[in-house]
Amino acid sequence: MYQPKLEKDIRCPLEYGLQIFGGKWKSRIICVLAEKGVLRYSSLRKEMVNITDAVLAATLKELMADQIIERQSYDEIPPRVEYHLTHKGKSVIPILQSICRWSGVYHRENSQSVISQCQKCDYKFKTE
Amino acid sequence: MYQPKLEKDIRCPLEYGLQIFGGKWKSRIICVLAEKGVLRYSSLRKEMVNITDAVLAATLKELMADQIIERQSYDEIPPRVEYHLTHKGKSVIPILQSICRWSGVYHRENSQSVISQCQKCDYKFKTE
DNA sequence: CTGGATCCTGCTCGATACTG
DNA sequence: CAGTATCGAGCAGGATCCAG
Repeated sequence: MYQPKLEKDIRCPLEYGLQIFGGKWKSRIICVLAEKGVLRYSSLRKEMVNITDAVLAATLKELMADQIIERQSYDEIPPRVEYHLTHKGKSVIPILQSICRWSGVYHRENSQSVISQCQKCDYKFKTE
Repeated sequence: MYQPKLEKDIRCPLEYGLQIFGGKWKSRIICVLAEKGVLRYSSLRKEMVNITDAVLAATLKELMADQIIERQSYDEIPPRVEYHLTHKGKSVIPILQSICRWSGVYHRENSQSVISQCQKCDYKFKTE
């Protein structure tokens, strides 16, 4: 099974925060849940594009351990599991937005314009 | 030599931003330079605690490529090289501060209180 | 449908030695 | 003093198969 890192070497609150939504998939999951509200496991996997089950399941576990998302399972056949942001999870959205806005100012100066798939990702965040 | 990642898989401005100050050392370097203003290579290494030359030099190169820090070398014997934040580099400080503040609200709820070395790192950021 | 188990790749980071 | 060169470990993340 894919094991998340054990020793964290967190030196200050800043690094605790970066660990919450850093890494390859966490910010994407938070973004999508912020936009869609509630998603099933399979829908989440479809939104992530190219994530594997092992990694998705492990990432979801980390986000649950950090109380960013919540899991709700229904006792049905076929099984149904839904994920949504917690209050704490929603509270990181403004931070992600501010990073977005900061990047929007500077990323055009960057020679390699790798940022193509979404020019402004503010649309991801429903301003509920 | 330590080679930074080649393919970035940046999907949106948010991820561009996270890449700028994510990773193990970048945020620490930005913090220290924000606090101290200008630092020589050796002082920087001392502040980082346990960083090796290979990793420090590579990280500084990345930060220079992203125009977050600037390098100034003086033609002296022994050689002297100093690093300081650019305007763009200083502009990320408010973002790091907001992450700090957000973490301050939540990290106490976390069972393992790994955050010991600095309880509030706002002191790092000179409000010039 | 929602994952777990297992194995594997490749990058991130570290240790050590060396140089202008 | 301020790095570079080289080697290597360990972990984040990936591929594949399988189970309740």
